[in-house]
Amino acid sequence: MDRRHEQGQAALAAAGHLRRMIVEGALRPGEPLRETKIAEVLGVSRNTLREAFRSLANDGLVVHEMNRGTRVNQLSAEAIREIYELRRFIEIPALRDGRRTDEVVARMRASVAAADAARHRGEWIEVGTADLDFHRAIVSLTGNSRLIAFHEKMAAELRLAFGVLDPEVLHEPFIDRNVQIAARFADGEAAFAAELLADYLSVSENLVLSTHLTIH
Amino acid sequence: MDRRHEQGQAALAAAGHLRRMIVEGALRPGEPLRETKIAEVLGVSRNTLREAFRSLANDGLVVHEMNRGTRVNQLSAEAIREIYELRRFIEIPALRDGRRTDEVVARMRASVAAADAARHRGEWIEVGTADLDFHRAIVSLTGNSRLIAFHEKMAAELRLAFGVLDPEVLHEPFIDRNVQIAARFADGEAAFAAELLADYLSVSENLVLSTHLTIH
DNA sequence: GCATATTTGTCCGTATGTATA
DNA sequence: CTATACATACGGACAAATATG
Repeated sequence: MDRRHEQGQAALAAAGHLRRMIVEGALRPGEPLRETKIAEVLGVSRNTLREAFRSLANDGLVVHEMNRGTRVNQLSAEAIREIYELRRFIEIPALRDGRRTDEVVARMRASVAAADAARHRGEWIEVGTADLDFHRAIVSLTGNSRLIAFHEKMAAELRLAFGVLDPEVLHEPFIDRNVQIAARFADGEAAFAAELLADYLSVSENLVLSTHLTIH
Repeated sequence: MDRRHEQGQAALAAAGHLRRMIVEGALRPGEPLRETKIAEVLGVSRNTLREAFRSLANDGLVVHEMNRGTRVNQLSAEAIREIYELRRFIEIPALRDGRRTDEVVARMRASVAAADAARHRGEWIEVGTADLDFHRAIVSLTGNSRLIAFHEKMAAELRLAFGVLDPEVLHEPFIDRNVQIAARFADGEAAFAAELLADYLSVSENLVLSTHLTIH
């Protein structure tokens, strides 16, 4: 049996594989991605791999330079500041002014529960995933699919910075903050929840930036 | 003569060519883009054309469905509402709170002058381009490159809806509005300029939506 | 500054899966 | 159901740009 097409989309599978390797830190920021080598490892042709690269470049996980190839994106301190500025700009009004629904409240609770469970297992990558899902739930309050996609792309980009930092130090302090935010929002105290969220983002930005600066 | 490599970047050139045809209405929303045929017309291989399609899909100008190919994107009324909601969310605070610089003021004046000149020549596509450039200048006040790129992508997407409408009716009324907004902002009356901008966006949205609905 | 090796950019031919008349 | 058109994917080839010694 020919399994090449059983997933239906070789480029998508390759992109997913690379995405996971980047998020987990197996491929480090700045590392060049050689087409021939990676195509061989993933078992796809160079043409297919180049399509996967396009998809990842679209998400900001890799950057492509003409005639110089593709490499894992490396966030500058300025880029990190930009992303947090936009997270504030998007998430705080979304939480403060968004229409509360049972569906979103349930999704928030599920995310914080998943983060807490992953903490006890010591799986910090999973904690990070659950954390981002919590904040995606906040943005989903806007109901604007383009804004949701934009925020999701930035969140994925931010994980590039997380990848080189100590995941426990980075994520552990924020689980309880998310619990508080979710509880306040569920109780109808959206304005107070938004203030807690503003605190979260400030502290998180300073932590990521300070650690980022000491490394580079 | 072999013209295949003389431009250095066939995929980029092909994407630019298709982008222009879509914006000018030569390719209409919903129209399927056959790989073999278009590759032949543009004089590039199918591999190269597929890379160009990825780039256009990234910008929201075309949509790709698995095993069903690529077609020119067709904006729904809901999509148009989403885009205007985000234009308000982004442009109004940018104009109201942005730091005024001579550079941006000059860029605004250049844009409205270009729009006015194109009006007298009857070149409405050019008017549309100048109009969008004016609003890009507003967003550039934020200094956030990611926000600027996001806004630009939405503006390009919006031109899909413009393409099937009467360009004179669509653009003519807004040239003078931009003149007023630019003048107020240059005079330091940012808050008033922002109110005029809010008016602009409301009227524009209603015009595009009403014409869109009567057509579809 | 030059010659060489590596890598990317692009094209072609072909086989196979998928959708549709 | 079959036939046809089309998209998906592979592998090989060569040109052009870049990196290396």
